[in-house]
Amino acid sequence: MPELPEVETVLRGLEPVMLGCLIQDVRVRRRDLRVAISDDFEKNISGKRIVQLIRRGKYIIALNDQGAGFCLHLGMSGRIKIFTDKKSYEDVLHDHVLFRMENGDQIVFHDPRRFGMLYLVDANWEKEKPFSVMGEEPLSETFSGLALWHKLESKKVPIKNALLDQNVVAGVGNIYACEALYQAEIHPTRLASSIRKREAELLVKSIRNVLTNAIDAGGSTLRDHRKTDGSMGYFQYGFSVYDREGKPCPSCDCDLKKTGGIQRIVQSGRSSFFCPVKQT
DNA sequence: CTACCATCCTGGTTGC
DNA sequence: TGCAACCAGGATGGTA
Repeated sequence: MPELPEVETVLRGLEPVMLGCLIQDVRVRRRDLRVAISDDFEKNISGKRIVQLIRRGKYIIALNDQGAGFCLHLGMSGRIKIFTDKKSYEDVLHDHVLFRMENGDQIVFHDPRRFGMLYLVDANWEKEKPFSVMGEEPLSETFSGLALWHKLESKKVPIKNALLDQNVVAGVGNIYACEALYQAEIHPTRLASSIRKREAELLVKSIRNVLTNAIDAGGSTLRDHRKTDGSMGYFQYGFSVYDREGKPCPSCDCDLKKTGGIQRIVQSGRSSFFCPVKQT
């Protein structure tokens, strides 16, 4: 589920209850996530203070003053729930990991599909996979059209697939790849290597724009994504193409009966949505 | 090295 | 209404 804006939303919700706070104890109720939670996870995390919370792509990294800590990925259906009041935490199906903080706050990792990941990292984490090979942060200053163009230059895959590749650019998933391509007016089946420099520039602007707007909206809630307080994001109401097959393109005034509106195709098993008139 | 595919898992929606 | 098939925001490891 969660792409960069959803993960960023979760990170921001996590900050007030985790940053600078001491983890008193951790309870793991199910270890068999996408990658099994190691047996020494609880021991390594408990009694330590989190002094740094970082988002990198779709990952959240929580570090202590030694620069080590743990890494969280929400997979497709992962959520973080926070209980700050005194009322007792309610045991819900798929609540796999519970962090109890020094002040009594509870932080819960909930993940029905168990595609999520939670694992220990050492101070060298940035130099190890997946971070060592991950593409740039799309919202960083250094992410430029030229940089993206160089990444795409040698890729013999459709541009849509290239954008989903975390080693090309970090954090973009299916929704925002579709939306960014729409804004940049690039057809999803175009070969990545065929993207020209000025198109790459436009694509960078579009990616930044759509991600920023989505973060401002608290992400997109299709099914699972929730902010840490349980409320929904609302960027799904701002989609131009995603999940809008047969609906009119928001910006072209052509006849819906002639164009058929937004089209859906499948690329590498994933739906792509696009406007056949605007995107070429 | 690159690209494609199946797979991990549950739950909600769709169609018969 | 009931049930089966299909679909979903992601990452990875194997294979070609």
